[in-house]
Amino acid sequence: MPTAAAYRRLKQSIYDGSLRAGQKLVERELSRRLGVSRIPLRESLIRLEAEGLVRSIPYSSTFVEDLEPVDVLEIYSLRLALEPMATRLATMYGRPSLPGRLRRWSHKMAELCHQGKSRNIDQIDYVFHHAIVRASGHKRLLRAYESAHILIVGPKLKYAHLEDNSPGQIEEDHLKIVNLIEAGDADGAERAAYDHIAQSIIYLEKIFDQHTESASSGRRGGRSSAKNTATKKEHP
Amino acid sequence: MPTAAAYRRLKQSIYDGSLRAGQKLVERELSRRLGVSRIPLRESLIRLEAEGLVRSIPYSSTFVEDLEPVDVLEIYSLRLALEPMATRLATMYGRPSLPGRLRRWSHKMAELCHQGKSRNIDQIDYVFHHAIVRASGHKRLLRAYESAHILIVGPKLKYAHLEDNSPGQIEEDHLKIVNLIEAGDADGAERAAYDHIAQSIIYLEKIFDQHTESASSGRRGGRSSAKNTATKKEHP
DNA sequence: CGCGCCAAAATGGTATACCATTTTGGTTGG
DNA sequence: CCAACCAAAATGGTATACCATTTTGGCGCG
Repeated sequence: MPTAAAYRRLKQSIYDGSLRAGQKLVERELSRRLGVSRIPLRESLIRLEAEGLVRSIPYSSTFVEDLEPVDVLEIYSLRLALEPMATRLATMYGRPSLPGRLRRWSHKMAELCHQGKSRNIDQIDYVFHHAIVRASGHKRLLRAYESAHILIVGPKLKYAHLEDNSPGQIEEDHLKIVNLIEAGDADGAERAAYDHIAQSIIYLEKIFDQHTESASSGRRGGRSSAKNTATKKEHP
Repeated sequence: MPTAAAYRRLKQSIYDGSLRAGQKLVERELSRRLGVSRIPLRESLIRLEAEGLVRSIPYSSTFVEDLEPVDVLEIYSLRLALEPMATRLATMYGRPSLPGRLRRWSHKMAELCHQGKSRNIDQIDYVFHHAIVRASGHKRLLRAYESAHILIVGPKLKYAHLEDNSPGQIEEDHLKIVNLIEAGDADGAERAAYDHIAQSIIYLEKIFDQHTESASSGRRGGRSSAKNTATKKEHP
């Protein structure tokens, strides 16, 4: 079990929630469980810390990063900054096979929705958007996008999906983006990507407000949830 | 010499060019030169790799990342995606003391320019922009901004500064941004930030074109230099 | 002379052992 | 009974030694 494998397993465990948010990660124990020594485990943790998935306190311990609703909104507002440009670049410089692949993922996602398998929807949705960002050919934009850790949002929303009419809307948005990419309409595709993510943010805010007002009222998440959204009135 | 210090020294050495781009980093040698063992050195290198400053090839070696002109343009187009939103957020949620601090940095930069000390201009300019992004309160936006490694561009432009009328323009742009932040004009500040960076990109492209057409003509940097710029026709 | 193969050197990867610091729990004095 | 302090356990940090893989250089065979 080399260091790369340990890193992947840890990352996956954080994504799927088997390493819960806030959990203390003891090096000796983890290394034993993964069958490696402390050195490769530490190197994995350092990499994860650089990516923002864990937080290390010197001579104390490292913990799985705990995401508040405001953090989820931060992640999505970062997408709002990155993905429109990525979509523009993908439209201008992406390979001709891109629209076909994107359509296949859209259909796959629609299938899973109709089968009620909402468990993997997040991941398919991520693959769709990730493919666009990759197709942009912008290495640093891709890096920033991947280090946003969009997939970590899934476990935070187990209580969501209350009104699952959204999959239809998502499917529609995705197809619109694909069509504009295929048509070479960079402006339109960029704007469609922006609108799509902005819509997701509105959806998330609704869920969080709904969830926090029914819970304890004085939590800090209340007003600040709207803070970092940075939703401009309109895009272009 | 703990690991944190080794990390900082390595990072600084890459920024200021004493570790040159493309240079091979041998672990035993570096660890001896820094007075630490290989373990903390390796952990520093891993962190630097996660940040994109070095590239590691398993069982071979790690190298200082080498930036082509197209990479510099990538960095700046990433700024184009991030800083306008950051400026908007800083305008909306930044502390009232922000404009004062920004003005001080602007004046400092103007001083250095008039003294001909163009060596440190990049760093002061970075402090100015970095302060805005920090003031946005958006942790992930700040992280993405810092991992763009803007300061690494400096050593790549030693041959630039051919027409140093730009400092005046930069000063003017900065003051315009500060005034709009102070006035609470989020839209205006966002757009001013966008225009400022877009102007820098045009400036860089001019330098690179000028430099590459005088050198070997068939290099891959030629056309692709305009690729990842993603300069929209206009911003909002 | 050159091509390929093998051995040795160089170099990154990992396990172990030990050090430094923090945390914890109990003991003692007030 | 409480507080302060000290010792011991837990845990992260680092040095050393060794293993795995790659690279290199030279030797021999064609």
